Amino acid sequence: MGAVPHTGASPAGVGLGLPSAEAERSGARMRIGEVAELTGTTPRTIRYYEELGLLGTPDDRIQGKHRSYGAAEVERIREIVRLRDLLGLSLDQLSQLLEAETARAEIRAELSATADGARRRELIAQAGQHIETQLGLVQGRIAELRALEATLLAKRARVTEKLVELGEP
Amino acid sequence: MGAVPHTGASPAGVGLGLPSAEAERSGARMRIGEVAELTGTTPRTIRYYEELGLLGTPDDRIQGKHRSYGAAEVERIREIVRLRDLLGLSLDQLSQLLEAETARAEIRAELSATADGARRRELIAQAGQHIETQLGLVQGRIAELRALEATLLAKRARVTEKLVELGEP
DNA sequence: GCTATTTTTGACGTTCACGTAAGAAGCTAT
DNA sequence: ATAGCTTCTTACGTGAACGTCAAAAATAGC
Repeated sequence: MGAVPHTGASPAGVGLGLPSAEAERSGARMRIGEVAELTGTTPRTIRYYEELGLLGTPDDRIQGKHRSYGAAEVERIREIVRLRDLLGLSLDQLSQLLEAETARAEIRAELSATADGARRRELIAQAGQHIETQLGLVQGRIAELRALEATLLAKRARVTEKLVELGEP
Repeated sequence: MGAVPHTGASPAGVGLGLPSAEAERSGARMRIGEVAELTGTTPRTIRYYEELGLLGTPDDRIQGKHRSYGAAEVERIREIVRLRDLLGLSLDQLSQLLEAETARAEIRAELSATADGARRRELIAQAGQHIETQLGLVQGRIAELRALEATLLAKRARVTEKLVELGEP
């Protein structure tokens, strides 16, 4: 599940202001199809994630009836996909994990609003806690894979040894 | 999917010759329930894997009508589970990967039968190739996770920095 | 030999993570 | 305003990976 066969390579519509790639770094709002392309997913997947609460309900839609996304959401979806693919987390587990991140978004809002130093510290510390959790998962998985790697290296060494015993060709 | 709720913690039947754990290292043949426990799976799963061809068809059943397993099969199942959980491979991909391993089993048989040096070399080299493939997968995944780890470490550093700016509590 | 477990073989059910199809509605460029 | 695309909602479909249930057969221990 890494190279999903998209419905179309790129939108047939010519004349869109931005080439789909630069739309991201400019502060522009994007539509779902574009975001799907940028994240290697499909519109259906994005709507599904929203339905599961992985993406905050798009109040962003005040602007119209269509969903609209910014760079932050794209980054969020990329994170979801990475965790899904690399750690094999279920979307349920992901929503648990990202609860903290969701809170973090709200935290950012509160951060720029408050000047209370103690409160700022508290909020940032929470963000750190969230990162720590993810780090733990990732590093744990790396450790497991390293162990597997070690057994494979040992196997390979035994094979090589046997080959030497039999003499090089 | 790591801690599967088993139907029962341990068999109610008392008086089994071996405590389920030592049955493995002795050359004893085991039954499906026992193997399931040893591998953290269920009988259903094992039968399913057999159905998919992940485990060689149990000709081992010559002995009776019930399936019977030895230490080698237990190891094989453990490998399947590891690859499934750590790499998130589908059972379909796994059967591809393990084709080589399956061949390896036959190779072992042929190995102990032939004395032809050249042939031996060839067979062992094939085994090495198989191990190499798995190593590639594992190391690739490790690299991806390391990249993710790096970004998380960077995030953490930024958070820590901010905390310092705000002064230690 | 009898009884209590366990296994076997179907076959249907289930959950997850989307895919797909359909009709209506919304944008966009001309 | 209109054509041509994209998106919306709703709803049913799907494949993977098992779970579950039932009836019959096999095994184990006494």
